[in-house]
Amino acid sequence: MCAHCTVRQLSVCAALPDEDIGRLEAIMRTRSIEPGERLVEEGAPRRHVFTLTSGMLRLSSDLPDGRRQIGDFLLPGDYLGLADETIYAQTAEAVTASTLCSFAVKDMEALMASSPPLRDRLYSLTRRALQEARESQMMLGRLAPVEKVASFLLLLSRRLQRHGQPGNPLSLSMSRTDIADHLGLTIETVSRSFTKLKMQGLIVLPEPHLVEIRDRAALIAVAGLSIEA
Amino acid sequence: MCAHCTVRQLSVCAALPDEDIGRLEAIMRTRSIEPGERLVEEGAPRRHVFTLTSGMLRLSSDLPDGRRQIGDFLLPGDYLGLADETIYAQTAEAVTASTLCSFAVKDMEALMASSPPLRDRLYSLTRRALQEARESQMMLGRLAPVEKVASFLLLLSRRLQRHGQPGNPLSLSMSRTDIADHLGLTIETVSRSFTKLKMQGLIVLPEPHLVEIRDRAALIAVAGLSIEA
DNA sequence: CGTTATATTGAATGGATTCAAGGCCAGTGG
DNA sequence: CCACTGGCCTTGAATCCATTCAATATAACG
Repeated sequence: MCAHCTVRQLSVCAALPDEDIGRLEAIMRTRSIEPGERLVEEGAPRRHVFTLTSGMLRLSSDLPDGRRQIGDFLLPGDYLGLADETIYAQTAEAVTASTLCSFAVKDMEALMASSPPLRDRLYSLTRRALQEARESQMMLGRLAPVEKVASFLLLLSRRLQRHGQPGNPLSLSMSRTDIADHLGLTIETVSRSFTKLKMQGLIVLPEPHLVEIRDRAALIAVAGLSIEA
Repeated sequence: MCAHCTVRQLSVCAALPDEDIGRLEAIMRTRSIEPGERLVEEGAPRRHVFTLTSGMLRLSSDLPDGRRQIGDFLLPGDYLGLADETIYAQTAEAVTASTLCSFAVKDMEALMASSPPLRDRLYSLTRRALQEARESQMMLGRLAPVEKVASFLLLLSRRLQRHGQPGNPLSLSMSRTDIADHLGLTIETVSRSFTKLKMQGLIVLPEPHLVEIRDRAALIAVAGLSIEA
């Protein structure tokens, strides 16, 4: 039931008033996928778009020789299919067990055509995604490894918080390999960067997948990027 | 006169039928800027959006310590202001002498509200920009220097062609510094990469700012990225 | 508890960067 | 017309640091 959806306010669906939400439900299917499972594949025809309701996805592109770039991680409330036209530009896989709302592209387009707020919302989300991609370009192109990792932690912390999850002891659901493929590093360098930040007392790693930010100001200073609260 | 505009078919303006083009002209101002001149500044309130009609712009972000990332180069017909909301997310400067059509954001939004094709066109351009940014993430994060330069040449060649400029002996209007700041390299590494490609006979550099692609297939192979014609 | 996957740490290698010098071209002034 | 200057690009040599290769440690999971 969309009316009680926990991520409604974060997702595209917030654009629809209560009285119209039934129209969304009418064209919606729910789906759940297991960790590592592939939801859509780069190059395949774009037949469905999705809203993530729980879990985490990764959007990635592959090179023929196996190198991989993870463009973004999706959190609950995020929309999958913003950048794609007739085919999916990136592969989407589950980082953790995830649930989604699935929509046939045809249906969604029809709904968009009849609901300006929905359309505007999608446009706005696309702009936001573009801004974040530009930020990512800076990270990838001009930051040193420790700076990348510090920035990554801060940005993820902020996003988690906005998506209603704890932002400070933050859970890193993805593997070191995923982080490396997102930041353009090797897993060893990622690991060493974590260690450096640990040694400086900026973070604590009680477990490999749990990070506590101890000195946010100093972490921001290391990150280089301008990252506010 | 928009009716005779050379880039109309490439730009947002193509969305407007002849009978409505007058409405665009009514809110438009033309402007020209010199090489190196700054058009909009990162962080400044977004009051105008633009269509580039001739020349070339670079969109960049700066780090406090002076490091710079060029997110994109704009060619004639490209729109400036796609990603920005209330403030400009990137600085825009002229690479070469350029001319633009300038629109007050207020006016453009009003026009968008009354012209669905225009709105859709801007949405579509934003999606395209997002796709290109994702491609750029792969370049920055996972390609080796020579691969980056090869990809850059191929992608620029393709874009120039689409924008009605010669795609094969292609003119590199931007400096080596700009290329370096776009690819996340130093100017020396960019220069050495050109030399490598030259030595392998894939390109010829009659002048530093003119590149002839001699063996496109081999260049594509070096690039790694999947780039078609 | 044992097994496998994942993460960390160590040592070496290699390649981009840094630092420095030289070349090239356009513009300027003698 | 030619020397001089400054900006930009290229090349060379040395350095540094991320990567690679390898081993160990820790976590995850049956």
